[in-house]
Amino acid sequence: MDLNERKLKILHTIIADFISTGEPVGSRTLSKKYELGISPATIRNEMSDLEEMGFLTHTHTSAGRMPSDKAYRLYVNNFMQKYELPNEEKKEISDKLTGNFVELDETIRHAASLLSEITNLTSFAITPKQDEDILSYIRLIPLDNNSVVLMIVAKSGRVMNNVLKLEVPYTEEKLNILSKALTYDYKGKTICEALEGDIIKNFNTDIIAMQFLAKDIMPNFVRTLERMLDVNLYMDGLTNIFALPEYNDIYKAKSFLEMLNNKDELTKILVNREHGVIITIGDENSADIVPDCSLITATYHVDGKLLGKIGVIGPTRMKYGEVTSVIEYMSENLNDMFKLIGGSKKDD
Amino acid sequence: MDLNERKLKILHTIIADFISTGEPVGSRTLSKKYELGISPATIRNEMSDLEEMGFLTHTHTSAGRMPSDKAYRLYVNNFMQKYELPNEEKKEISDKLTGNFVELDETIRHAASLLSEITNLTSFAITPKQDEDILSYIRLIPLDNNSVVLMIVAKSGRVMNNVLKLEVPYTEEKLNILSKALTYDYKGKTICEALEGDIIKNFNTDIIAMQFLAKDIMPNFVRTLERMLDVNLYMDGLTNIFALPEYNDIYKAKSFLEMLNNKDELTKILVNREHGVIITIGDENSADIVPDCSLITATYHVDGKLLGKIGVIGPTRMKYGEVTSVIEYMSENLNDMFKLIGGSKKDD
DNA sequence: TGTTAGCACTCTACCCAAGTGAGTGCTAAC
DNA sequence: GTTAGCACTCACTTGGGTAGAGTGCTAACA
Repeated sequence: MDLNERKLKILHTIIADFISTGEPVGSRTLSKKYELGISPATIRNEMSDLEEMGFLTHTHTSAGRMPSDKAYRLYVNNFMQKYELPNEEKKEISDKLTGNFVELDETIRHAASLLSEITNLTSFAITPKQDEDILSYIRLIPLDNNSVVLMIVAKSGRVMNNVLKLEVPYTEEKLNILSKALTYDYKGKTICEALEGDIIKNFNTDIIAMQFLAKDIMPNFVRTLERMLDVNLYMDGLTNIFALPEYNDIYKAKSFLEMLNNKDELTKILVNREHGVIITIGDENSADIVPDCSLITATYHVDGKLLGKIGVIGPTRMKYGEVTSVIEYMSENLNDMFKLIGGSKKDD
Repeated sequence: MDLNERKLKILHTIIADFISTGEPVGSRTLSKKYELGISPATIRNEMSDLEEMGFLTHTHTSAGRMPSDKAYRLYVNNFMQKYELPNEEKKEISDKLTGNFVELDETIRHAASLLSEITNLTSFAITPKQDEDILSYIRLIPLDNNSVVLMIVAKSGRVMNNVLKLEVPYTEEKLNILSKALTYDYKGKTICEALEGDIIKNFNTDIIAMQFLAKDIMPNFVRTLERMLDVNLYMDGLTNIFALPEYNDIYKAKSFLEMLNNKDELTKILVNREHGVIITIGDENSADIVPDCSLITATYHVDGKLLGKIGVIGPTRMKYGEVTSVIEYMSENLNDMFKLIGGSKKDD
C-alpha cells in the first residue's frame, strides 16, 4: 500500500489533533474540525489503511484512532516544524540561566528546573562526564594532627576534596613534596588516563621516609579520582504529569514516578545516549523506560569538550517541535556559558 | 465527661485497629474482633461519648469511626509502646550505615534511603546546620593565569571550594600572605561570627599592593561562607505512599508529592523543628504540610555539636511506636559515626 | 474507479433504581 | 448500667436502559 499525499495529510492531522487533545480521533470529528475536503467515509477508508500500515491504533471497535510510535517517528522525521522561540521566551531563558551563576552543578539544576517549567514536562540534566577532564593540580593540605585535605583540581574548574585521616605522621614539608610529585606525575592527564594501570604500585618516591606516607594517601587519591567520574542527575517537574489526562490512572502515575526514582538506571540511560539533539519515542526507548513515553535530550559542552546532557521525558503525545526547540536553545545557552569557565578562556 | 478506664481501652483498640487496617471501625466488628467483654451496644454508647469528647470522627452516619488527631496525640503520649528493634534489624541498620562511608552527605542520603525502606514511608534528612561550625583554615591556591581556588575548611571536616576569576594580577606569594591573613583573622570563629559585621570593609592589609587583590576576593569569601550555611535536604521513598489506600485518590497523591517538591519550604520546617525525637500529628503541623499527615523527626549530632535531622512523613495513621524506634535508633547510630569525623577525636 | 451517503452495529460512559451490608441511635427490658 | 432489638441511614454494587461517538460495509453516484 502506498503512503500517498492524502494519507500523509490525514495522518499528520490526526497526530496533531491527538497531541493537542489526548483524545482518540474519529473520522467525523476530523472532517468537521479540519478542512480536509473529503467526507468522513473517505477518511474512514484511509484510516483503515493507515491502521493496516501500522500508523494508527485502536483501543476498541467504536473508539477513535490514536497514532502509534511509528506514526510519531514519521511525524518527527518529516512533519515536525522547527519552532522559533519568541524573543521574550529566549530572553527569559538567557536571563534566568546566567542570573546568579555560582557553580556548575547549581546552574545545571537551575536549567533543569527552568526546562520543566517551560515545557510542563519532567526534566532532567546530568553533569558532564569528567572522563576527558584534565587534571591540573593536586595538593595535600595539613588540617590538624592527623588529618589532611586532598584537593584535586581539574581543568574544567571542578575541585574535589577529601579529608583523609592519616596513620603515619607527616610534616607540611613532606606533604608539599608529595603534592608536587603527584602534580608532576598527573598534570595534563585525563582522569581516565590517570586511573589506568596500578597507580598505587606505580607511584614511587625516592625518599624512603615518604613511602609510608604515600602508601597511606594513594588509595584515597584513587578513590577520589574515581568519584570525580561520577555524574550527578538532577530532575524537576516530577508532578507535572498529574496535569496530563493519561496519568489520571494512579497505577500509571505510580510506575512513572517509580521509574524516575531509580536514578542510577536513569543516569546510565542518559550517559549512554548519543550526542546532539536526540528524540526517542515509545518502544525505541530502553525497557527501563515506562511505556508510551518519549525522551528528548540535547548535549551541552563544558570547555568545548566535556559532555553533559539535558532533556525531558513525557508521554509520546508531546509537542515535539516546541519542546525540541526549547531544549536546543537551552543547550546552546549552556554551551556559551561554560565556554568561559574552567580557568581557560577560549584561546586555550 | 470522664475518660475512664473502659473508654480508654475502647479508644486504644479503635486506634490500633484503624492504624493497621485504615478502615473506619464499627462497634459490631470491634466487639467480634477483640475480646472486650462488652456488647456492641455498650461500645456504641461509649463511642458516642468519645466522639463528643473529640477523640473520634465520623464521615457519615452509617460509617464506622476513625480516630481524630487528638486521639492520636493521646495514643502517642500514653499508649505508645517503645518497640524494641529485633537484633537482626539493628544489625542491618548499623551495617548498612557504616558500610562504605565516604562523605557526610553521602551517609545522610544513605540513611534516608534506608529509613524509607524500613518504614515504607517517605523519609528525609537534612545535613547539619553549620552555623556553629568553626572555621579552621582558609587558603587561596593559584590555578592558572586568572583564576584561583578559594578553599575554606571547617572543624567538622567540611571543605568548601570556589573557583574565582580575578581581575587583578597576583602572585602565589601574595595569595599565601592573604591566605595567612584570612586564616589568622577567622580561625576559631564560627561561620556566623565570621559573617557578622561588614567583613569586606573590616578586612585590611597593610600592604597597599594587596588591597586590590583583597577587594577582588572578599566578596567571594563572603558568598562562600554564606553558602556553607546552606543545609541539604535528601528524601527517599516518595512513591511509597502509593501503597497506602488513603492515597489511591489521585488528587491526594498529587498534593502530597507537590508538597515534597517544595524543598525550600520543607527544609525550613525541618530546620525550625525542635531537637530530640519529635512527633507532630495532623493539624499540629505547619499549614504547608498536607492534611492528615504526621511527621516524626530525630536529631543527630556531628562532632557533638552541629545538628542535623532525620525523619519520616506519612499519614496520621502510622505505626508510631515502630517508626519512632527505628528513627531513634538510626539517629543514635549517626551520632556514633559522626563522633569520629571532623579532624578531632573525642578528646578534642 | 474513487468518493460518498446511509445504515446497522459496537462499545463506552452515564444515569437510575433496587438491593445489600455495615453501621448508628433509640428504646425498652434485664 | 448493660444489652437486645429494631428502625433508619448511607455508601457501594449490580443491572438495565440510553445516548453518543465511532466503525465497517454496501450501494449509489460522479
